[in-house]
Amino acid sequence: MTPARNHLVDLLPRPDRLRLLALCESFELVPGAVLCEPGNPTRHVYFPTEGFVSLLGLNHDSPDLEVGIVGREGMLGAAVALGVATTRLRLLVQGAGSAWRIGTEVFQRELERNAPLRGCVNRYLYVLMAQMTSAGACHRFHPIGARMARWMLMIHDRARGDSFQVTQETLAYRLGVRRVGITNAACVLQRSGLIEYRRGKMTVRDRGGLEAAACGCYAADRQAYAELL
Amino acid sequence: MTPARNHLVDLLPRPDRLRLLALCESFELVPGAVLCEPGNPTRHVYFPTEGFVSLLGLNHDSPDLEVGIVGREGMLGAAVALGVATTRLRLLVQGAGSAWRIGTEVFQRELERNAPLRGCVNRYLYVLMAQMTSAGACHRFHPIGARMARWMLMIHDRARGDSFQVTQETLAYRLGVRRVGITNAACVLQRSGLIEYRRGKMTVRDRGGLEAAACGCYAADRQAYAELL
DNA sequence: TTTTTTGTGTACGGTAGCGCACAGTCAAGG
DNA sequence: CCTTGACTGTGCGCTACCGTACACAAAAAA
Repeated sequence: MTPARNHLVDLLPRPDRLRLLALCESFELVPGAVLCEPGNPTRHVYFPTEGFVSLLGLNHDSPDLEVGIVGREGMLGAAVALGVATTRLRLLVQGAGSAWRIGTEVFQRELERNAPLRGCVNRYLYVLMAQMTSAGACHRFHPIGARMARWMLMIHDRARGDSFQVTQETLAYRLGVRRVGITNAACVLQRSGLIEYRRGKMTVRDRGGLEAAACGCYAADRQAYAELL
Repeated sequence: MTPARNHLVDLLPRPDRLRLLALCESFELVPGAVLCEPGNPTRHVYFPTEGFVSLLGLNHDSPDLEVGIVGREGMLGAAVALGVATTRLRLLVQGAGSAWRIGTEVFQRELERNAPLRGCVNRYLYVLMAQMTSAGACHRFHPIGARMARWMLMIHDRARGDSFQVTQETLAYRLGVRRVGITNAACVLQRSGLIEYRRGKMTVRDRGGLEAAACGCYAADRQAYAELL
């Protein structure tokens, strides 16, 4: 079997990578688990190797909104990397899997010492910022269908197969729209044969078609990541 | 007269501050000037001491959108600080003033050496990320009036007096709405005595009232900044 | 002065998404 | 097997905002 890998960690030169991993412990990502609640001190930094985690921006002023998704291509703990002890996001495990995790202080010390790690993390932070930028415009301007397609693709990239567990309810919550809005969009996508779904299980049927249906943000995000990492 | 100051720079211990400033040159911020165009290499990092600059996210897919405003409380060059040579934002000078500027390579070298600077910049980056997060939800959910009030306050904080030059047209462009939408919102704000405007000149009349009219994002941003810097 | 440009107000139909309410349908557990 | 709860589909009126178009007023230029 392939060992559990995280793309970010894999970018490090071998000795640096080994040193980092020696400081990590393995951690299971259980769907529904909350790794971090806004305002609370952050105890660990995570490098997912499988599964994925939603970054949820909470606002008393407005419905919550997913501002990012992190899987094996990234890390959880941007704030820590910037020397901030708390975060404003809720980290909600969404797809089962596992991660390497490391205590915040240990990580910060290692970050000081390990220049390649610093470079890697910094570039990733930048990608994250770029994604948040485009996500802003996306939520503002793009129709639900395109955003849903984008979301499906992002999950598909990070999930193991073509299917994953999601109800329309939770998806609506992520995108900050009514459940009914998702129902409609999903109907359209299904009728076009791009996806298939049934009571909480969604399946990607035609990835190319989905990419065409999604807004440009998806391609833009991919490109940003590819350019920098 | 008070010397030109940048809050971020002011946070540095005296020797570090002096060393940084010795590497900077003074630069005039002329409204309408573009400090950086997406895709082009970034030549300088700027620390505004007066005036303000819009960060514009450009999308082929959707109208452009202002993702941030930077004045004397911050810096321009997040990408550089993260070791990335290009940015995805257009930096458009909007309020006249001046800034310290420093070449990217020089800045990066100094960043390596100057630990307090690194801490400062990192915390600022985090504040910026927090702002972008909340701005996303803001653009998505909040009505034009509240967003306009927020915008006025942000400018007010960074401008010299209570008045500044903005046409409804440019403001509409920043907020990603129709000009007519701004006209309506502005009428309401003016009728309530919160602002006054006339052919490209807007004046804040009742700051408290504006704060009440603005969405929570404004207060949240202020708080994030206050907590960290 | 007159003309042109720039900025602002108003009007009108169109629509995507909202809140709400309710009806059907599958799945699991008693 | 039937009940219960979770999930999905549909309908309806409503609102905020959009695109477009045009009229007016102030300022700047001729």
